[in-house]
Amino acid sequence: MTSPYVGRSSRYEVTTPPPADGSTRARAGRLTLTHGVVETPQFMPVGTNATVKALSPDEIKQAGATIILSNTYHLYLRPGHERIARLGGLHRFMDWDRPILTDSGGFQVVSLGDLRVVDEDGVTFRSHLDGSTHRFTPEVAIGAQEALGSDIAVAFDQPVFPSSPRAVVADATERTHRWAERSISAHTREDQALFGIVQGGLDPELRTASTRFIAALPFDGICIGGLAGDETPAERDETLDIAIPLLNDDPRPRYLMGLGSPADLLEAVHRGVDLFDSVLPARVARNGQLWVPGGRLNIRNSAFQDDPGPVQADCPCLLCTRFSRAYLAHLFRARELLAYRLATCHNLTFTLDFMDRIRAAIRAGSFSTSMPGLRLRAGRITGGEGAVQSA
RNA sequence: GGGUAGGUUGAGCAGGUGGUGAGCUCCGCUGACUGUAGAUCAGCCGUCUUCGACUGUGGGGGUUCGAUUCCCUCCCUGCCCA
Repeated sequence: MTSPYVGRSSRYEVTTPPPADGSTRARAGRLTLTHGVVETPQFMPVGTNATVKALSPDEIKQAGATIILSNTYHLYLRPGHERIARLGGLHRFMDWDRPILTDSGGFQVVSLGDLRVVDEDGVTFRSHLDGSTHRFTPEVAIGAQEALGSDIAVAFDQPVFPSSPRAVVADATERTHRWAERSISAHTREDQALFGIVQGGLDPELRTASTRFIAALPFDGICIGGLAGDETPAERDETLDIAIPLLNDDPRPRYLMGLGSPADLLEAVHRGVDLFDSVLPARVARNGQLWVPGGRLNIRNSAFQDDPGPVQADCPCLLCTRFSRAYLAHLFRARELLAYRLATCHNLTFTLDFMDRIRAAIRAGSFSTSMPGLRLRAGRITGGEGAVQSA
């Protein structure tokens, strides 16, 4: 179908195109970056502070990760992107020798709420750490990412909540376009790919215009931003169905920023997305929610205190191969640090294994959204015999 | 045995010197979390018919229109002295 995309420092090849019958836009591919190869569709665990919380690099690999995401804003503030550069770059600093994508800090424009002011040139932030004032522009964000030395840098953008008024979305989207052009101009590092970000909220016209605008620029990949916010799953699906067909003849990878639940991943792969990242599996793990086939369980529920079985019998992770539900329930109650590590190991193993199975199904021509049947909203494991209770 | 300080909802406390004690922190129960200001946050946490009502300040008795408060008595706990 399409010939491979070959950029200065990255290459993307769709190895299994979507079927000709149009039943799905799901596709499998291979993204080659400076530090390695990433099979797609793929999920990137999030390591904001140059660490996937609670895990060592070996454990991140053990979970199956081939690429992780880190964050420019956080590392710029602490320990400082220049310090990391002096110490040999982000890969060496955190001892992760596989690909890294750095988010530009654009997301913090929304997540930091009232700690920032946006103007045409950039964003003035108050540090969430000490209240000090900092200035982020496309040039600063790109420069910091070049200092970090990630495999993929991302353009500086201005996301807004999907529910924002149209005028707000339009304003932020148009500014994101201008910042995209400035991000390209500022980017010089030849061993680093640069992805652009589509905005446009839920508005069909704005989303269409943004997709066309960003796709027309010489980025190495297309991020779909401004989702995974307060939109409904249906609104998200409709938005993807508007944006992605516009990229049908585009050879570059498509990355939906911020999505993480298995059901969400499945729907988005079906709609043609190649890359994902999300804090969700790791965060909910730290809060006691374990993902298993058919649903999820809250290990803090009292029923698990007497449950001798593993969280998931056929899971190869550190938690499931060696410890019981009862033990993990105890660790959470005691607030022992091992609880967070074991739970994170499991949820990332589960998520990455889920992506493995999605890729295998695509390659085998058997992909469908009902395939593995992992709809976290549909079932809740309540303990004891591991019975699934329908919600 | 004498003295003294106490006894408040699982635990620990606050308060209350005659007229609303269900207030706090733990513990416990449940839920949320999607480009990480998050090992966090929210709700519940005496009973019930739960937008409210009722009960509850160690037990019993007394004074009073009214007692957690004042009086009597008993029980229990800590400390000091024998």
